[in-house]
Amino acid sequence: MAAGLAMLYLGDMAGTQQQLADRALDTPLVAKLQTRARLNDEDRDSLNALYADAREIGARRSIIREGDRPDHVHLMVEGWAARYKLLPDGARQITAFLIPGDFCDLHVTILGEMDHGISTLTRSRVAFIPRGRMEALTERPSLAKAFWWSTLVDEAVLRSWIVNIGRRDAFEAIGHLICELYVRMKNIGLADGQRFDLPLTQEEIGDALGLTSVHVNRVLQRLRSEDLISFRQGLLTIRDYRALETASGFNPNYLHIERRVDRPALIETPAT
Amino acid sequence: MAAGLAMLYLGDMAGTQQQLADRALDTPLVAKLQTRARLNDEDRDSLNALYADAREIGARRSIIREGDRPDHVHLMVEGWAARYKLLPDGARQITAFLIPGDFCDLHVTILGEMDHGISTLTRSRVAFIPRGRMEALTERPSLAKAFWWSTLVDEAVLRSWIVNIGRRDAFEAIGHLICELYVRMKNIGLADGQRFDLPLTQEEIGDALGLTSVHVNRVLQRLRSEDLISFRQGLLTIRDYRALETASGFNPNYLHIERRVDRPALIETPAT
DNA sequence: GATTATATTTAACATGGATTAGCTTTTTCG
DNA sequence: CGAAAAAGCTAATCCATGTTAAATATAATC
Repeated sequence: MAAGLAMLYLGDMAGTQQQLADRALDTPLVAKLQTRARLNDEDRDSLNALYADAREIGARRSIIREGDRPDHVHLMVEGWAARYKLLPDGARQITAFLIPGDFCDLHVTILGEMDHGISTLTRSRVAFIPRGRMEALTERPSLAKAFWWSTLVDEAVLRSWIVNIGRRDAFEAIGHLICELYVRMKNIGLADGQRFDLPLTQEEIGDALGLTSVHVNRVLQRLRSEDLISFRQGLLTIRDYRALETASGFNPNYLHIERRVDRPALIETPAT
Repeated sequence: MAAGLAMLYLGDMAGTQQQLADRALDTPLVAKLQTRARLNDEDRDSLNALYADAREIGARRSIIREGDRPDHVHLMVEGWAARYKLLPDGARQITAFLIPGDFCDLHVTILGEMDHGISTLTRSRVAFIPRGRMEALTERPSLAKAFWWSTLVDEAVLRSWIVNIGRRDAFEAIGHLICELYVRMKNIGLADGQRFDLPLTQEEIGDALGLTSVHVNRVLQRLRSEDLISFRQGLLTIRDYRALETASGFNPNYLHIERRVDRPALIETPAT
């Protein structure tokens, strides 16, 4: 069964090493948690089993609303979602982009009431995990630790966004966001070379960085004209990763992804 | 012994109810964790015991640096500290203010390497808790859950800061930050009525909100001239809490403090 | 208590990004 | 496939906040 599910996630098969091929068989959740935790077959099977009853949700649909007290946890199986807060004047601030393998609300049963909402951006598949099932999983110390690690990385990403919004100008901030999303997508096997699906509108990018869509448009054109990226029809290609990293001050250390043999490299080094 | 330590934290004794008086005997850590968790005497004693070997640290001293892999956890006993990241051009972004009862780095052993630094702002007292001792504490389910809750609230605060920096103007953002710090100080018994110690320079406020100290100065004067606050010599008084809350769009829900009888009210209702 | 360092205040001027509005292209959906 | 909606693009104008620099006030240090 695990293999069957995993077939859905065959993505980047560029690497020729067997290890890379093995990784591609994991669901994004397992790929992500294995960034740090060593999981055994039973751990992996329990996680993969969560994918069984994922529901299809259309684009721009609410997953949870502020004030909700859901009794189950949501896991992104496919598609993109955004965590956001609305201000009294109707302005929206996105505080996280959720991609496959991300939990929407691992915390909510401990915290009580949701203090923000989550909506899909694209048509998505979302797994609904009852609280009791989640508690059963966290009884396994290896999984409890993996979830704990995942929460802490989410926190590190939030800190990084604060820096991005507070102290970088729009050009650097957008470049930085692109680098971050690239590394995260790569890490779950959803980037093909330096190309990946980025199904965000310019308005959504602006809502994440505290900018207007008009200004995002100006900056994207500059990023294109300086040959750092190309971006059309929801497909982003990084033309010069090193240059983009430098221009935006990106340092992936806060994502806490260890450089291991079985992790895909961010830059392809052609085997000569 | 618990009483002896707690004597250091006699703060707001304004409330006449016995429950308020009892609360004042707790250390800030216990006061904070009891926001949500029900702790028994043994839990409380274990936590209070952490205060035993706190060390004095001068103002503007580093507690941990980016890249460190400390083998113990730091707990703020007294004074203020800031979590921050530095940019290549020397700019600083503060991502959190740490007050008594806050852990500096509850996470670091799981995450590996620090991706940011922490420095004191004022002369402080900081407890150093060896990793093993921390693990012993988290074997008690009530404490494990309390620490987990505390981490999740920290995360909620980070999301709130993103909104503050991304979508509010300087006037609203500074008002919002003041409301947040007031509620947090009140919650650990360190606000006297609507007054509390706020030992931040205008530059530090700016570094937290992505503003320059010049502009912070302009805005603080407007807050004073509109009679919302007074602020001098590190002492902040909220002159009109409701008005400040409205002007800044502050909603304390993200701090996840339940309104219980034994919590101090944010606004004094004079007993007629 | 004098001296020095740090923080606050003020002012003149510069600018990155917001606002508004109209146009074009792409996507969605009947 | 064709119509309608959504997203992308462009340009003109404006303003909140940045920059620089100097004066004053407060706090730290010997």
